[in-house]
Amino acid sequence: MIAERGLAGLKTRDLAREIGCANGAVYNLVADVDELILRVGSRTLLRLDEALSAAESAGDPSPHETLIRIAIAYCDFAAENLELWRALFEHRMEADKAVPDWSVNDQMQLFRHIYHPLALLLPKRSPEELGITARSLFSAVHGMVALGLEQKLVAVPLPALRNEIAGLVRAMLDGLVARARRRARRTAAKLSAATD
Amino acid sequence: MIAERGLAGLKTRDLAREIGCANGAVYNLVADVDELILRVGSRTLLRLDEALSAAESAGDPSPHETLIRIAIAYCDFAAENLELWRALFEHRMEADKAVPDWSVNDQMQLFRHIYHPLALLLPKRSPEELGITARSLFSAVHGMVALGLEQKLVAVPLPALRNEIAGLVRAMLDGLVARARRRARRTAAKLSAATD
DNA sequence: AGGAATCTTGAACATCGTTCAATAAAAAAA
DNA sequence: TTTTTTTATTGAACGATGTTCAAGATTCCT
Repeated sequence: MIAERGLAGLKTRDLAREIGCANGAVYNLVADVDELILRVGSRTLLRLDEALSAAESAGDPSPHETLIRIAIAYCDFAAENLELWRALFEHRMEADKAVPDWSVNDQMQLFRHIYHPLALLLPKRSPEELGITARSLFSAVHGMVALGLEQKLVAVPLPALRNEIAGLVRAMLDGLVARARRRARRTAAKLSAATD
Repeated sequence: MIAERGLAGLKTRDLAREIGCANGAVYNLVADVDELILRVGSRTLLRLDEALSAAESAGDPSPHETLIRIAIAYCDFAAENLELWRALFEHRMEADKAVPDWSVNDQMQLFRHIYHPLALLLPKRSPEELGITARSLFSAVHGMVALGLEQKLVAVPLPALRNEIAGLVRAMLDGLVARARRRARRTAAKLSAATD
């Protein structure tokens, strides 16, 4: 139902009718609609994980190209599973209720797809720095996809969006390695000056 | 009320009590809650525009530094006006109802802050390309801010987030100009080869 | 078969946004 | 000033929706 009508189109009574039970019986399977949504989100994240894994291993194994493939795969998955993907981010818990651990873990797993190639690309960075950069990179691509698929504003054709993402990810990676190289050169120069 | 309790905490009855009228009277001022939210969004966008304008003109006028300042200003505005800023993006109209023109225009205005410095940085690009790249750049920064301020996952301290944004924006811009330079050199080489 | 545990049901509750006939207030006309 | 017309305000009521719960049906174990 989320896939067809979006998060706002998910009604417990419709759901009960569709699965053939009384509306109250839904609460035997699930404590909340919150839990229901998180469980659907868990499935979505699993499929997303598979899509990203496939993109990670297929094609040119250079970290550059791998990361670009992953970004494009993320975009494609979002486009093909629009409502389910939106449900991952649109849903907000009530202020006092906490997101359960299993759901948080699901979300964390995503970054590892970015972490590995990024570690190859920036070998001097510490795991903590890499983790933060991976998150930033993911967030940036996510933002492009999110606003790009928002048909309301300006309808961007999907191929154009893919190009834009590839271009900007390439630019980000280029910039990151260039900066890393400059930093390495600078410390090397300092070292040689110190040994003079 | 949105600023204090978020979009979900906006109830027409509470609102009516706060402004001192019957709950039905709200609909003399506004057709919908949708319209109410969009009108609040309009004010938020105006203040955001002012904040970005201030960042644009203050400090080092180089396009690089200007764009970084704008990105940081966007991050700061979001952090200081968290709920109002979220309301800009969390709100979704019902499927059939269209966003009114005045609201769409409000949103469009934002990109011009990025467009101008970007045009200085990439003088060879056409206005259309620049428009698309400006939108992508905005989306990327927006994504970083959006996921960075999502306290639920990993609490990133604000200064760290600002650093991350500055770093990645710098990397993106570095990458973009490097790519532009390479392209220029390539066509120049082709030209000289052709004239040989 | 009989009893205990569990599941299912659908009515009921609370909370929303929204509407609307009745009423009050204000403005215009006499 | 008085009457009429227009406008604004009220608060009860409607329809959706998530959630609960006592009563009844079903299943399971001994």
